[in-house]
Amino acid sequence: MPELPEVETTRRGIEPHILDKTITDVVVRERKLRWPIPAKLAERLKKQKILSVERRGKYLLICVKDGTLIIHLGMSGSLRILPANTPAGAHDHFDLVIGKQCLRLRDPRKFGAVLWQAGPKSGSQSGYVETHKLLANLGPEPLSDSFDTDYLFNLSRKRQVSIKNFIMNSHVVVGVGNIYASESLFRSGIRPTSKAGKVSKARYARLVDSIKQVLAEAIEQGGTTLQDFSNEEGKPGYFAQELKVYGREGQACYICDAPIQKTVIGQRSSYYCPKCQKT
DNA sequence: ATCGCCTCCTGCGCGC
DNA sequence: TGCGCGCAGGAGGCGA
Repeated sequence: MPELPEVETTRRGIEPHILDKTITDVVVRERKLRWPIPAKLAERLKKQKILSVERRGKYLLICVKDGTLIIHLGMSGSLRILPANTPAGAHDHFDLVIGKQCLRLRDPRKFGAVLWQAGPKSGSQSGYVETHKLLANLGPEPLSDSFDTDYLFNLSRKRQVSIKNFIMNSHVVVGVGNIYASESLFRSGIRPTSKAGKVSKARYARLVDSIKQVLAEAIEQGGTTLQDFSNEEGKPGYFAQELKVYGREGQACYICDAPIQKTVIGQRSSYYCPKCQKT
C-alpha cells in the first residue's frame, strides 16, 4: 500500500500516541515477514521509553535508548493504534503494547519488515540507525534541499535505465514509488521510457520540482484523515490524491484530451500521456 | 558499477 | 455464485 506520503502520514498519526510512552509488552504472532522478526526483540524493547518516531524513506524508525525498531510496511502493511485488548485479526502480526493501547502491524502480503538496530540514538536525526545495512546506502530525502537538479542530473549521466526506474531506485532518491513516479513524470512532461542519461538538465529541474510537489501535496492531503487514525477503520488518505495518469489507461488526458497509455517498465505498470510526454 | 529479472505473500476484481 | 486468472502501491538479491 504505502508510498512515502502514506508512511509519513502513518508516522504523524502514531507519533502523538506513543512518543515518550513506555513499551510494556511486545507481541509477535507471525515472525516470518520479509525477514524474520528478531527473536530477542521483546527483551530489547520492554520497559523502554520511546524517544522519537522518525522516518527515513519508507522506513519507520522508533527509537529507544539502546537502539531502534525499524518497520517497513511493504506493499500491504498498515499500523494502527488500538485498545490493547482488541482481538487480533488474521494478518495482525505484531503489537507494540503501550499500557492500555497498542501499536498493531497488519500486513496481509507479509512483504513488510520489523527489524532491530542496536546502538544509541545520537542527535536529532536518526543517528546510529543509519548504519543499518538497509539504511546505509539510501539516496536523499526527496523533500530535502540536498535533492536538487544538480544532484539528480549529475547522477543520471551515462545511466542507461529508463528515467522511471531511475527515480524509483532508492539509492538515487528514496520514497518515489510506482504511482508517484508516473505522476511526477507526467507533470514534468517526460516520457517514462526515456533513458535517464539522455534527459536534459532543464527537464530534470522540472522533474525535481514535480516530485517535491506531488509528494508534498499527498502528505498534506493524508493529514486530513489523521483524526481517524486510531479508529478500527481509519487508514491514511491514499486515494485523497488526485491522480492525473495512474490507473487512467484509455481515459482522456486532463491537459490535451489524448488517451492515456499504459506500458510496462521493469515489470511495473506505467502510465503516461503520449502527447504531453513525447520524449 | 549497472541492469534486468526474480522473488516473497495474500486479496481482489474481472471474465467466463 | 463460483472459479481461475492476472494483477497489485516494495525492493533486496542475484546473475550477467
